[in-house]
Amino acid sequence: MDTFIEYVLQFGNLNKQQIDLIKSKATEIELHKDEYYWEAGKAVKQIGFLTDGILRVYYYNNKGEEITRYFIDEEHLILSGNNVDEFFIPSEYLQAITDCKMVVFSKQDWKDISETIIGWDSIVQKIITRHHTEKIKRRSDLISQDATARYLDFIEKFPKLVNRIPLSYIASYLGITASSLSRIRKNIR
Amino acid sequence: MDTFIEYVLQFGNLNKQQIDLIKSKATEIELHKDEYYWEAGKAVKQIGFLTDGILRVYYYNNKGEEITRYFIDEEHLILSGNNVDEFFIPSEYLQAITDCKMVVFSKQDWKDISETIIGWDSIVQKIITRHHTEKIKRRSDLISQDATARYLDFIEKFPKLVNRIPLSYIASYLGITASSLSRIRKNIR
DNA sequence: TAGCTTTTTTGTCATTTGGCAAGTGGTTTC
DNA sequence: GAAACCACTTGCCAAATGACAAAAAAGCTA
Repeated sequence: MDTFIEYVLQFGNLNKQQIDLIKSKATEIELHKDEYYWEAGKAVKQIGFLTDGILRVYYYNNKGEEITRYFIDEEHLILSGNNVDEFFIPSEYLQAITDCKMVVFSKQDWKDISETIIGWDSIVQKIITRHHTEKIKRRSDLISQDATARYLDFIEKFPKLVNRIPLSYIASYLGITASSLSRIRKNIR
Repeated sequence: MDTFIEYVLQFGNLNKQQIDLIKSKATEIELHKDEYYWEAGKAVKQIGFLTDGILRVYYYNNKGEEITRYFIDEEHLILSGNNVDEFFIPSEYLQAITDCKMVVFSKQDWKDISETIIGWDSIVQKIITRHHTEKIKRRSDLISQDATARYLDFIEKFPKLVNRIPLSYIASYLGITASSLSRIRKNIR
């Protein structure tokens, strides 16, 4: 819980009363490995903040292959569409790769917070933009490199994640086959 | 100008008075081919909306190669960082690929609009989110495919752009060399 | 622990892509 | 109009990656 508050405070100020309001609305939940936080086609009912663990977002491309679009690591806010969209139906899967801990808010509570705390929306907007910018950067930084460089780039950017994510997920994120990645790992050693 | 208003109206409602305010603050400018709208390291002073033409965003990777991160086509709002950031200094170049027409606002005018029109910020947020989501989608859709499929994907998504963008820019966007793309084009014919 | 399942590694070979250099065609410049 | 320039194309070969299959390793369950 405190992790979430600290995180938010990086993006804007909140007074004690406001912090208490947020805390009063928050629920801490656990998500076990392989469980889903979102599933394609099913309405999303919560806003969540990941405090522990790793999630991955994946989808199926036109060849039916499962592609990891990105990983979500600790200290990351998970919003549906543009902030709170009443009827947001994802087209992707958001699955726990490890056991996870999250702080979640119902959409209604999130709305209450937004209506009560002046400046809340602008804080959230900053967070969203930060996340998006990072994802786009990471993605396009990968494209100009060969597979080995992409992998090195990945372990540099996610040093804590490499050993906690199955090889096949990393491979699909990097756009190579699992066997290629296995060979790349061998060559690096 | 009207293009901009119409575009914004897709994301939220505005009354006549509010539309007039926006129009009164807007300036129409032209950007010639190869001119820059942003340059890495130089402060950005305007918010712009592209009504005609194509821009590209590029940067230099750690090998000093020029990499096109993405293209911006007509009907696209160009914001600095998270909406209006007073001191935003880009790390990338934003260059006109063709002659362009834009509607621009000074940061101060943009702020005035934001403070006067209730709901403006939320409209802008929706637009930002839409743009970001598209970019992330496009990028990760590319990564799981071979070069030919990436190019076919590109011409499917940007049918209007293919013939207006130099081959070498498209190649760097797709993460392949210019000669490879040239060969791919030959094979497709 | 044995047996089963899943993930990762490895081998072999085909295909794709890159690197480099030369060639082509079009445009600009003086 | 010749020279210089630029973007694109092409040829040749090397290197990287994929496809497929089998083996090895790791994880899970009874």
